[in-house]
Amino acid sequence: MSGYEPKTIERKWQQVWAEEKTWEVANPGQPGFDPAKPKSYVLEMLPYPSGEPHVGHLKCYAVGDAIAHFRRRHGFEVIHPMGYDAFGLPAENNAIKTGEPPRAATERSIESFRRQFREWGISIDWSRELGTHTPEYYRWTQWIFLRLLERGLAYREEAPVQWCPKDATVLANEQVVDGRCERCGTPVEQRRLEQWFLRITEYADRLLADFDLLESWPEHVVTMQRNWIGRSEGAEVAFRCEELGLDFPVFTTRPDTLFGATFFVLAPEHPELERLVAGTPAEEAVREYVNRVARESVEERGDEGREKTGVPLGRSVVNPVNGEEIPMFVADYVLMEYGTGAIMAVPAHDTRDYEFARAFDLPVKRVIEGTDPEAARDEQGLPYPGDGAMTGSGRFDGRHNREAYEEIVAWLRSEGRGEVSVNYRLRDWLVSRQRYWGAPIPVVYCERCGEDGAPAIVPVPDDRLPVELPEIEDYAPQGRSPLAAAEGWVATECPRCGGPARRETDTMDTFVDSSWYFIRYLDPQNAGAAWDRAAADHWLPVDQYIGGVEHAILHLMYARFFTKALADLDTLSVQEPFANLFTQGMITRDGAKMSKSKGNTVSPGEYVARYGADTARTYICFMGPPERGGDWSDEGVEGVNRFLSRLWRLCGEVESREAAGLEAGAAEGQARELLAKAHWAIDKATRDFERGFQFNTAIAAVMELVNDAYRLKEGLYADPAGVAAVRFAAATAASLIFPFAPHLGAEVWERLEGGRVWENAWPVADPQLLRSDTVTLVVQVNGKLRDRIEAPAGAAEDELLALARASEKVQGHLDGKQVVKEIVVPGKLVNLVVR
RNA sequence: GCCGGAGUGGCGGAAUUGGCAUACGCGAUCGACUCAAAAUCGAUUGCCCUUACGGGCUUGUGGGUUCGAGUCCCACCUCCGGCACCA
Repeated sequence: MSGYEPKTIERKWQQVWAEEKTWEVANPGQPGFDPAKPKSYVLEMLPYPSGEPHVGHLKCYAVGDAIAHFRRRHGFEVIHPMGYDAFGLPAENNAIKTGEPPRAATERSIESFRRQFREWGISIDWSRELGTHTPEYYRWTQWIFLRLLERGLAYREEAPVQWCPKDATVLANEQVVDGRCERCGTPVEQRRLEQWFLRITEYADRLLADFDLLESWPEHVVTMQRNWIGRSEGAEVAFRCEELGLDFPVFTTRPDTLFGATFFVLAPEHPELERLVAGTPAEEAVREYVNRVARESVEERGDEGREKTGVPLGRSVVNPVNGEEIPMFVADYVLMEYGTGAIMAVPAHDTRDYEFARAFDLPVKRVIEGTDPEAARDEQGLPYPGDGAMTGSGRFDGRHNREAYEEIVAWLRSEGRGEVSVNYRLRDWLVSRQRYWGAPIPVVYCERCGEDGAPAIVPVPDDRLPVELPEIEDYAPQGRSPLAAAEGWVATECPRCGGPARRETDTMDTFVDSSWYFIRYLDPQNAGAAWDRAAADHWLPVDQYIGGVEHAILHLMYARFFTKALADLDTLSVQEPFANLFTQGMITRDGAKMSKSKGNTVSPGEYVARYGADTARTYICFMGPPERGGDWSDEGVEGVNRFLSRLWRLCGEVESREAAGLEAGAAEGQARELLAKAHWAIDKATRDFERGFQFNTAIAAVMELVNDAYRLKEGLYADPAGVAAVRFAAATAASLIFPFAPHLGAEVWERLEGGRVWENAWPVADPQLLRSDTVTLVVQVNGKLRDRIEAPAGAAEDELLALARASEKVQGHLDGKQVVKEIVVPGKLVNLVVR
């Protein structure tokens, strides 16, 4: 047999899988559907097709494919689809640069991804392939949008939004990182614009509560989402400005510190600011301050460490708990977007208020006893954010603040000055984008249907979907969507009154497209509905989701929100889309993140061409635990290639030798030793799979098996029973490596056992062969290893002790000393404690 | 600052319930095969002392619990990721 030539065998099996449509599965009611088989939905996050796939894609799909294969061979009907998240900015920016239309570049990239997925041998049900940029898909994205609109979950509103000047579009909060555009790194600006939002905040509590419904998600992902949602319980309390007869509500998590409020601060964007200072001496200074803040970037303003600034308003409000008049200020450390845009300042117990009080020489009034040695800054131990006995708080003095908390809120309530309140850090999801390459938002604006001069928002009826994306010439954004230039497309007729109307020219954030794709896979060709309910009910939820941790918040939270909203629309029966989540770590090169500018990228195509897909996939799974990152090493790839070649050669040797007459139970000597190793490897690999996808150690176990076969084979080749043992070892190795190296696994299995390895159940270790007659007894003196003795497996404690004491090496350490204690762990260890 | 995660040979990493630290792979050294090289096969490979036998030390640092700690507890150091003026 010739040497290991991955090209040949990989092509052979890829052809088999394509021709026989091996990985296609049927929906309930379709021919070939087996209701007796349990289902398993294994899904990797769909790729964004830009250029060629990179090594992160290879890792994601190699990991997912291993899981899919493992489940199939445990009797599950595994659905394992693939698609493309094809709308998005890079294709459009490329179009602006090169003139190549986004559709053409995207299709070209999809072709490349599709070809490489086949070359990698990923077991995909290709009959379910989809692209989010096709009218057949985005028709239903638009359909879902309309359902959300009907429910009031989609709305259009003028609000301060984050604007990226480079990409010339608004961004969702989640897409702004450290005050910069997530995509291009440009500092974002704040603008007031009318935009489309999805009411994700309505689901904040359910998004939090339903973490309980998940089977297994990485703890840190749950934590990140929890922090992002940022639920805070507290109270809303009204402070009254008597001069103007205005109530100013504030949100506070610390109503127990109300007695310590010594001043009051409004955000620069607060709507009542104008009224408060109009015609007063403070007017000029306040206006100047507000203008200055408005010019600052989001990044500058967000800096926590900066000096506190602000301007007094010359007005005051009354503290409802003690009737004290406290002065009002405007300051940029108060944010309009959170709470009510106004705060009561308690400098004694809040660091930020304390800093402001220091800068403006305002009184600091302690109302909670105690000091925090870490945080305290002055001789009184203030500010103190912790708990303790109340003081300076009238009838609450002496009470513990946490105990009095409820009572204070109840009292405010009875006085009509306050109410229990909950606030979230989470904002509604801004989904409109002033860009071309996305799904059009399916509404039109009709003057005739409108009122008070404002045009009416008229949804496009379902039967006129999709609203197709028109072909245009110029993709460059000019502060409005490039679609606005497509006059023939924009001008339309109102579906309600038939009069002239204009189309919405914004498109949807691509995260909308990817918030429901995992449902469309279940019924991808359905032209009459987004999906068939029975198909969705059968396959959902996704049993195992795999992807990069960079989507911990964005995609994973949006998809959870969509699932809940769709369940509320009575189109789904699950509340959570992804029962189990696995996040893979990033592969680096030379210790650094791969990037074209650094020139340290790894092209999967190159390695596949050189070593074969099996080697590339197995190497990636062998690098280390897949949830952790790892540094790519060319030598490591060679090592894995060596291992696969060794298995290949072993197969060739054993195939050409006569094998017969092996009774597993009766095997002796080296034959038994090798069989035992094979069963050990089965047991080890199976447990590693089940224990959180520890592929690196599972592969190591198969390596050990092949190494042992090499060590023992010369002796075993002497008789047919021995050859049979080696043959069993090689076939077992092929079976176990199949999830990582499917082509080689299939080929070796076919040669040695005949038939298709994937049609065989995952092997089960024979407990007879996992057991051994003798064990290695570890003998310690004072906890230090002194000898290893072969002992009978079932030996009693005194027997083991006698063996241990009989050891010469041990006796050398007992000399002249007294044994004060003997510890025996049967089957494992003896420890003699001497003095 | 707050919330996560991680520190083990020259390197990637293993150690499943508190019980043989360093599996497996890389790299390195030596040997076999070869005219030679590559490939392959085999041996050695944590550090220190020792010709050897053997001994001592070792899982970021310092303490503790235990017959026994990489694993549990306390304090600290370093690195990575997330959030960050959210009242």
